[in-house]
Amino acid sequence: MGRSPCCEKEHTNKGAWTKEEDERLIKHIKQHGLLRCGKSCRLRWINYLRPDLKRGNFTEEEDELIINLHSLLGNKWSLIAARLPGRTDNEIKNYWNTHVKRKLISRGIDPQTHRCLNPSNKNPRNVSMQTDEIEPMPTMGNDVGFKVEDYSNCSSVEFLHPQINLDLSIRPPHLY
DNA sequence: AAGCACATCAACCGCCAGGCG
DNA sequence: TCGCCTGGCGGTTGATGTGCT
Repeated sequence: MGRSPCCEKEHTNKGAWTKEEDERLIKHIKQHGLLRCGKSCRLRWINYLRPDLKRGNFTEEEDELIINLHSLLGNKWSLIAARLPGRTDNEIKNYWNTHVKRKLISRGIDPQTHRCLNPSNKNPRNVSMQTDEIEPMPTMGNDVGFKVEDYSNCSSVEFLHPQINLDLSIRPPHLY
């Protein structure tokens, strides 16, 4: 798993901490006190305190986007979150587990494979195929350079949002 | 009103990989 | 080159909220 840089944002410093920055941090902790490890602070900031977070209910568009991205990427929540501005991987993961899974099952789609659950209930819209023709979902070795239609005649991707942008190349969120 | 079951979601855990001395 | 440290990630847990009986 590659580690993306944490300090690419404008107005943030990279590299070694300066003496002044150290002093400011020490002063802040002394002044306000915080019995939390850095990891916990980071999580709290990313998932809850960040000013650019959307909060609130997911829209129908976000819903479908999550489903489509999950069908392509699997449980790569951070990659999915990168395509949804203002949403965190944790938020999406929770939303998936509590809402989307059930939604897909009610549509007759397996939430893990995005294939039809019931062999006799072919594609809910119009695809017909034998179940023994269904190949397992390939593992995502990379994030670019594959075509959705290669995978299945019965996945949720193409019949839900055929117009969706499937360009999964990596770039900073603000460039999307 | 009380007790229970289920749903939701923030936070924790453990693993992996990159950075750095 | 090596080993430690820490950020990033996905999976899981547990506290809290909500609805039902």
